[in-house]
Amino acid sequence: MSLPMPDADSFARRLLAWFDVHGRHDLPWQHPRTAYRVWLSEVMLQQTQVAAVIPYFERFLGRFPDLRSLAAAPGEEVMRYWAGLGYYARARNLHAAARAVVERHGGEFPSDYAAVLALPGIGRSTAGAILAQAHGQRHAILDGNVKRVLARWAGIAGWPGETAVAEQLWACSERLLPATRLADYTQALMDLGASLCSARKPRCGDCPLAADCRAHLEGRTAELPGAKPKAKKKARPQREAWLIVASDAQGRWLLEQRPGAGIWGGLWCPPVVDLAEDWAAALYQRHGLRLAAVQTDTPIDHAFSHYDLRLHPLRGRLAEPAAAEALRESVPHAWHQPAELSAGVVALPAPIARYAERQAAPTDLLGQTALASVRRPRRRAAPKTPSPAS
DNA sequence: AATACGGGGGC
DNA sequence: GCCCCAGTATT
Repeated sequence: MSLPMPDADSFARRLLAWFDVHGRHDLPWQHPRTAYRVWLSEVMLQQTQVAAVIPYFERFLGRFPDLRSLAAAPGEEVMRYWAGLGYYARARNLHAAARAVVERHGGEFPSDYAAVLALPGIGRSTAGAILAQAHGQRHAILDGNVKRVLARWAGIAGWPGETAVAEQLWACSERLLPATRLADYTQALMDLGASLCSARKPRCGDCPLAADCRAHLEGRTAELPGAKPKAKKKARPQREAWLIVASDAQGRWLLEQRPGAGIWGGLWCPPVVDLAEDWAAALYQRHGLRLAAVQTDTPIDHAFSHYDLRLHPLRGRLAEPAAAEALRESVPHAWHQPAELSAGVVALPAPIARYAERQAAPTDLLGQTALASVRRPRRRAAPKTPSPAS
């Protein structure tokens, strides 16, 4: 640190003056700015953009208006209101934390930093953001937007994923904290990163910090913050599986609840069986069921961050009525109409919900679903459907 | 220190 | 297609 840190007080003053005029003052979690609402917004906003969060936030809050109602709700229902947002561990942690707050703090969201940090799903940045915004406490944050703003303004090079770089950024974030207006300051920093100080084309001409921003002064906004080092061209693995859509006499689908950890943890989904396996044997082993009149559908392609999944839907009727005693209970299961699924009766992975909606909806002459809300999945060229014969 | 975890949106 | 996005937990 050879260069002196420019005046921190001036940094906050300029940022707040900009925020008063150009910042966001109308976000749903700002009115009222209670700890519960801020907490919920911060968790939803982890790795998820504001525009995607807002409708989920409103819906969630409509069903769980306060912390106690969330703690009292069954986990199943919490997952339903989260389905489609992704990163489902966030919802499980949120629910567990609500129950922990009831147990440890009598239902009142704690205002002590260590107590907040101890709750599941809340890390260093989220704890600071909640307490700063809900109570005006003086804590630093460091989310993706703030990393960008500070790396540029202070000229901190290197990829923020590296510990040493992250520590510099945290130190910078703490050093710049003002003495007052912490709630607005925190929001202002995030707003600046989300608007003017964007990743691609920052609008430095309008930025209140440009006068002493090192990246701007040195023409390095494109290089800061540093990018993640190029991974060794590891082609994303492609996985394929059967999606067994078994219908009973009423047209209801068999659903399994997926294990808590891993992909789509805790969500409901028709049985998924690896393409290399014998799907009929797997279905019988798991549920004691056999299918007749099996037909395939266009594959469903879904991209995860670390692999691509292609699901081959296999639709069939139960070969005989499902005798209650024949249904194995080893795997949690349920029966639902496709129309119920698209109506959000259970928590489904987003691509499965779209598939159910297509199956339930009337189709027009082009064979496309008539519902405008349905988005067609991204599709690789000419997907091949293997033979379901086994 | 590295990896897992989802889905939407920009370009 | 590819990359990014208001991170945390786990290994």
